[in-house]
Amino acid sequence: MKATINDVAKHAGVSIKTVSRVINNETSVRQITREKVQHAVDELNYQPNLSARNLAGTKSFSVAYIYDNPNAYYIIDMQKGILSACKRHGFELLIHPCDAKSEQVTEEVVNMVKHARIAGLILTPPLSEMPEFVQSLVDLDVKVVRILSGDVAPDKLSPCVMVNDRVAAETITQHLIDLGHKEIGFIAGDAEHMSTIERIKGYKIALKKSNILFKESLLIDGNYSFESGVSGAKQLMSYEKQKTKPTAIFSCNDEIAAGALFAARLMNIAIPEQLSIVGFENSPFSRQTWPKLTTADQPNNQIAEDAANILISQVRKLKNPATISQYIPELIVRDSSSHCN
Amino acid sequence: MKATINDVAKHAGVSIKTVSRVINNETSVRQITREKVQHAVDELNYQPNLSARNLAGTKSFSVAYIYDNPNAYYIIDMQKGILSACKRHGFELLIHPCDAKSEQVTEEVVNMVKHARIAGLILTPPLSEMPEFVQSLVDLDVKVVRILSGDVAPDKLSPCVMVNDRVAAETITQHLIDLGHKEIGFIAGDAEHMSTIERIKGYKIALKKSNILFKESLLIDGNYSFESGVSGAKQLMSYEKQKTKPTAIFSCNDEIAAGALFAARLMNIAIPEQLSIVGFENSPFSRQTWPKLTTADQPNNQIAEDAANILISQVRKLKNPATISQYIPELIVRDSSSHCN
DNA sequence: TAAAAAAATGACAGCGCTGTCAATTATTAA
DNA sequence: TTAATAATTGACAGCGCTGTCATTTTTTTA
Repeated sequence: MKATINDVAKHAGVSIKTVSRVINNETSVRQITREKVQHAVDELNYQPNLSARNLAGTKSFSVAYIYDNPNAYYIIDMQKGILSACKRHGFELLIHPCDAKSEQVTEEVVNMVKHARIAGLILTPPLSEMPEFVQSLVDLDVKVVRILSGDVAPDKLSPCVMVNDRVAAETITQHLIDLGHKEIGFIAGDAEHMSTIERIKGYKIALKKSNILFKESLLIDGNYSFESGVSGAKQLMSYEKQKTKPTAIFSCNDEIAAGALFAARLMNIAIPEQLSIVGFENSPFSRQTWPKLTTADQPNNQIAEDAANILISQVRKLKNPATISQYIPELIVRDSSSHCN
Repeated sequence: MKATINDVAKHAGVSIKTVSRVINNETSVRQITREKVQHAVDELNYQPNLSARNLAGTKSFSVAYIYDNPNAYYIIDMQKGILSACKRHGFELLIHPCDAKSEQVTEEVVNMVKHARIAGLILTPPLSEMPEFVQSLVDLDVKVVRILSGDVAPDKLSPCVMVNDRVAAETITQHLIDLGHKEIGFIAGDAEHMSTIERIKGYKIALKKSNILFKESLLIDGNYSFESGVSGAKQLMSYEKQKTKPTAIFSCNDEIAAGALFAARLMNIAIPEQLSIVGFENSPFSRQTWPKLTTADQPNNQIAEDAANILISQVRKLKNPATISQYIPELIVRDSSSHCN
């Protein structure tokens, strides 16, 4: 049968409390004792019972991932990353999909957190970008870690893992500029998303650095969808007097880019010969188009694991608390971008 | 503070054991007592503490969803369905992604099940189609429910929710036949997947029913990927002597269909005027193509909830055990299929 | 060297629930 | 009606762990 703390204690010749101290990384255990216990733990392949811990202690060993995101790939990646951190620290993960636009999200999530005795929460956009929502959760007795777009946390509500979309967008735009493009269109994602805002910022900064005038007409409003890509590209590439057509299009994500690619095909525009199109996110989407998309890679797995580590460090008050980190998505050059002719 | 079983007992004027009986739906509680307790439960908004239950009892209130599937949309749908069943029954869901092709999957999963004190497991393809793997899990003290492709369970290892891909494929093929198509190509998914096998079966049956000769040359091997759709369609539509080109293509899933659509576009074949293309699965993919795909809808959410209900019924030995069910994906006609010219 | 202070360890209660088994109450048979 | 039986309820231990606080051991100080 599975070993309990009693077995370990007996095996190591100490009290169960000492075993408890060791597995909880508490101080005031002599090195030699610690080793003895550790040895017994290994020997018996002991793993603390989560239910017992949650029941007995004031702390909890559960973290929850609350999300609302239409992008299944993103969520799956996040889950995987969080899970690996959880596994390492003996935590369990509860997942909680919800509807960010619903009136009662806050109430619902607050309720669930209260009831499930949860130690910490991980939040991703769009939930992580909703200040009142975050505030309500922080007000409970839970740690929160958010994943956000930008370079510095917008507030002190919680630790954040930042994904610097701005710099990445700058790099991607620079890539197009380096290829000789001067007329670069931009198809935006949902206007209220920080990621959209940041990516537009980066795009503008890159233009400015190369002394290319930003043209309002080249920036198309949209949302994170294939359709948006289709209509955005059509709009950009359609013939109109006194309007310059772009030689490249920066799509706010891969899905939009796929749509743009599709529209280009409809209009008999050769990619990348006549028009370069780049995406963002490096989603599986970007490899399922033809030609394959130049894009920016966000290591979502890593980001999620990082966030979970920070969360758990906080919860367990570890000595070497994982620190607040920042990621800059990396340019991945594939086949949808080339020199401007 | 949160109400405990003691509070409820006091409030109802009974012992905690009686409360326990009521919340566990045990018999031998008088109706009047049951009502008294239920009233107290409602009044105090009492929810049993999962940790305490798991610790004290021999039963567990956790179920796990073990999966390995490249299709993120599918997984997310499944999770959602399972979660709603869990919520209703006061269970918690642990998710466990894994690699079906790894040597140690079985060992790994068995280990995790043993350690986490899990009451039941839900398995989806491809894991649910691996007999030895399933056997190893059934041998443990856990209930298992599988989701499988077909009309009847292939064995007695566990209850199954069947998704009748065969009949659905027949319907979809019939749809093409009804539109006047006689030369219908088929681009297959991974050959070892039951879903592929079943869909091919359905395709063949429909042909036979309409006295259309099945042609080996129209059946293209592939896998569940966009690329497969591209190359499959190219193969089917390329010019070769003494080979008939199809006027319609049945793609084993939407991703393949999207690829086929793309290839058609490359070859300047108008969809659906010159060629009808249908998919399968009704994934978000199918709405992100242009034209939108005719496909077959699997209510994954529902299927998952169903599976979870069956599982929980088993675990809790409920009186009205959810019964084994079968789903037949429904034809959804959109814009990628039309009359044969 | 002994006394005081600090560090390390352990005894034990109790977290909220379920399982066991005994006690009580209701129902039936005699 | 009472005894026997069945149905209902409750007392209490204990699941595996942590928190509290007392005890023991080690280290430091005088």
